Amino acid sequence: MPIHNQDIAGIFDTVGDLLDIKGENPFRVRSYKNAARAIEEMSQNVTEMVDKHEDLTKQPGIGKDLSQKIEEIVRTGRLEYLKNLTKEVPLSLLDLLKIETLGPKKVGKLYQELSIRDLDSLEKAIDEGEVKELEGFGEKTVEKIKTEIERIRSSPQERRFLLAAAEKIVSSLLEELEKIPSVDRIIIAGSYRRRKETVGDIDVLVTCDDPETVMERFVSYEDVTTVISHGSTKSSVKLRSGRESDLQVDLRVVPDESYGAALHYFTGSKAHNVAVRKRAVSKGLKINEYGVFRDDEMLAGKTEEAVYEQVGLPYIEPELREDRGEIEAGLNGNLPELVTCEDMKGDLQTHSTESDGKNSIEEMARAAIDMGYEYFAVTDHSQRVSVAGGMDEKRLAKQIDYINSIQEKFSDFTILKSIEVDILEDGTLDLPDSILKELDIVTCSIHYNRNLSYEKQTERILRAMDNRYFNILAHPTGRLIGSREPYQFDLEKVMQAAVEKGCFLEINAHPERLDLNDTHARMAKEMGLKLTISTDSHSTANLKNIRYGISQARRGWLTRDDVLNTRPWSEVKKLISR
DNA sequence: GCCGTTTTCGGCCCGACTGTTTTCAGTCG
Repeated sequence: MPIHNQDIAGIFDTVGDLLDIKGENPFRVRSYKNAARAIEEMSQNVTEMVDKHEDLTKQPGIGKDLSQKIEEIVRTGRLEYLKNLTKEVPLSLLDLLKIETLGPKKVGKLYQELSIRDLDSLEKAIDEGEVKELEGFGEKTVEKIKTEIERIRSSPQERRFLLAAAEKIVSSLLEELEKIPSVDRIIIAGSYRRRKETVGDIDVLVTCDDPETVMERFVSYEDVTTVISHGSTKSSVKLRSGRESDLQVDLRVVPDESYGAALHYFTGSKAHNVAVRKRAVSKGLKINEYGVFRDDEMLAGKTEEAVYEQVGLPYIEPELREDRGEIEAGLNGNLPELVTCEDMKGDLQTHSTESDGKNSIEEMARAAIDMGYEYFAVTDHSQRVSVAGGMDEKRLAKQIDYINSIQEKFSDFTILKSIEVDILEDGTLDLPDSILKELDIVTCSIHYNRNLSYEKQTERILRAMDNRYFNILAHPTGRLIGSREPYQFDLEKVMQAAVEKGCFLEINAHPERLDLNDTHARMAKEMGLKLTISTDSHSTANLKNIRYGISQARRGWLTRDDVLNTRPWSEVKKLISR
């Protein structure tokens, strides 16, 4: 198995944390952290770059030392430097960093002074009264640590929230805040606004000339379970989510003249902000959440556009703000004009009552028309997916006749005869060519035999794509966010084959799938592969999920041209013909 | 450890809140 970018990133992240605990130069720590993030978000596979002897130091944040360490990890699967480091600073200390209120300095102190190296020894030291004797550790800190140990033991892994889930949880809180008369503007910033597939917390920005009232109402809201902090312009709470862990919400109030600067600041990402502020510094300017300043003079702040303008940049869409090259693209005038929901002309994966959908084909068609579409594809399951009532050849033939019979009820709207046909273990398709050739478009996907080896799974998909009726690979990696890992295969090879054979891959817009993800989408774009964005709807309401797919496409830098189903059916038809 | 439109050395983004101390370090985002 090749070394993945995440493996390298994980090692550098760990080194950064350990150096931090050790009390090393904080900028050195930051170098490891920055490199970890950069590698994790790169669309190219680092292992392959090493194999091809590409110069890694060309990557921002990677210098001579780190590029050598990367090569060592790729070659040996490990890093000698990390191994030696753990002799001085044990790995188990990383568990202590998960305790809110404990950072690297305090963890370092616990280790140095009391030889505490994990949750158990920390708890013991607290019980024996040793911790509160340490300088910087008072009664409140010790109490906080105790409740944090409880929390971590009861739910060991930090759960992030699906974008769609967070949206629901926070909506009633926003309604409550909107009722306050002095509140002017209210918007969610942070990773939510950048449309990341999951969010760790919610950042709410409010403009208002009466911050105290807003803060008071915020911390006393009925669903608040914990008040983490409560200041005059900034407060944080935990909000009941109906799940094992609560959702943290940070609220920030700024005056209206700072709206743009604050929105930019709290939208992030952190890396993007750092890059923008660096540019400001080089121009003798300072950017903070209140505005852009030269000495004490405020030059901009009311809008984000004005903030960017001060540092010589055009407006950058929130989905691009990850420091993945958007600053350079902005400077060179190469920012992509991102695909929008309005660009979409049709949905290419939907289900009806014929298999496991909740609405009839006609109901789905009416809903698709309401979405402003010109066409949609009926892609019920094939026979292999028996639990979902998958169709055999005979039933599919009947469905084709049925769709032909109702088509005339619709003017200027096309119901595409299609299917989501299973890719069997040997790479053949679940229905014969004789029926597939009767369809307008064929979507293929994997539901079974998910555990094949990397090589076999890759081979299976490539073989399926050899079938001339194969048009689209649906939910290509098979992952479910937070609950099911992708199956193992060579995605880049599959994408390359798709380009050569004239196939397409899907961005499945279901909030739990988002498959392909943003990084994959960017990779496809760079390879010249066009993608489809479809909802996999099992009801009329699901069609609206298209926006989640669009968000990920935008995060992957896709334009209207990069997406197949932004085109009218006549053009799609030409492009898919093999 | 990285980086360079003043630089190959000397910088490295910025501010609010908390708790522990009485002016600030640590944490967090």
